[in-house]
Amino acid sequence: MPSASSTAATGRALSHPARDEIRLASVLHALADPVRLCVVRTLAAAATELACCDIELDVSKSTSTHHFRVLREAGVIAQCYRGTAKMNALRRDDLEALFPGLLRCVLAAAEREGHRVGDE
Amino acid sequence: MPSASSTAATGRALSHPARDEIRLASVLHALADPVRLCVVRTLAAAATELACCDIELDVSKSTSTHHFRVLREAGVIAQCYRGTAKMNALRRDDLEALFPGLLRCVLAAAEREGHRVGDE
DNA sequence: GCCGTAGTACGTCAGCTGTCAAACTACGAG
DNA sequence: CTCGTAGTTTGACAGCTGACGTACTACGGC
Repeated sequence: MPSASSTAATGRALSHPARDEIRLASVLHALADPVRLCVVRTLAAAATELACCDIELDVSKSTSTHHFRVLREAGVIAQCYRGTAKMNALRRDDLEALFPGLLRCVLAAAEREGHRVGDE
Repeated sequence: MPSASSTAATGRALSHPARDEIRLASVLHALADPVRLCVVRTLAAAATELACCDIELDVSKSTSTHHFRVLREAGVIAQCYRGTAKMNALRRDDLEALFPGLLRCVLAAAEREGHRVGDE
C-alpha cells in the first residue's frame, strides 16, 4: 500500500478551476446534457449544498460520478468531502461574476421547457 | 444585388425545427463550440442576414457546412438559398420566446470572455 | 476489528464530434 | 455552353462522450 496516509481529515483532494479559468464553452457544454442539467436544477432549487446521493439520477453510480466531475471541472459546481458523503454546491457567485444572468436564464428556460414538453 | 421577389425555392430543401421542437439541450450544445459561437456572434452583430462566405472561419468549407447545419438543426439559425449563396439569420424571436434572455446572456458572456482572455 | 454506505477508478463499448480532402451540384455571368 | 463561385456530400479518421459493471477506497457505526 502506498503510504498516502496524509489524506487529511476531510480531504481527498478535489481540483476545481479558479474563477478566471472557467470558460463559457465548457460551462455550456456541461449544461448541455439532460442528466447534468437535472443536477444543476436540483442544486439551484435546494439552496443548500447536497450530497451526491441526495440527487436522484437514472444512471449508475459510476456514470453519476462522471457527470459530477464534468460539472466540477467546468466550474459549475464546487465539491467537498464531508465524512463519507461528497457535498455539491453551485458556484453561483463565480458564474454570476463571469456570465451575469446566464445561470438564471438557463434555469428558467429549463423550467419552462419542462412545462412545455412534460414527458418525452 | 439579386432581386428579393423570385427567390427560387429550388430542389434544395432545408429542414428547420419548428419553434416548439427546439430543445434547450440542443441549443446549448450548439453554442458550446467556439466556431459556432463565432458564427452566432457575427450574426448577432450584423443585424441582417449574412451569406456563409461572409462569415470568416478558420476551418475548411466542409467543416463550415457541418457547423452551420448543427446550428440550423438546433434551431439557432434559419437558412435559405438566395441564388448561389446561402443566407443565415439568427432565430431571435423563436429563441427569445422559448428561452427569454438566453441569447443575450450568452452573447454578453462571450464578449466579456473575449476581453478577459484576449488571445490564448 | 468488521461491515455497510458513499463514492472512485478502471476497462470497455458504441456512438457522436470536429476535422479534412476530394469529388460533386447549383446557380449566375459572360 | 462554359466557367467560376458557393456550398454539399462522402468517406475517412482520431478523439471525446456517456453509458455500464466490477473491483476498489474512505469513512462512520456497531
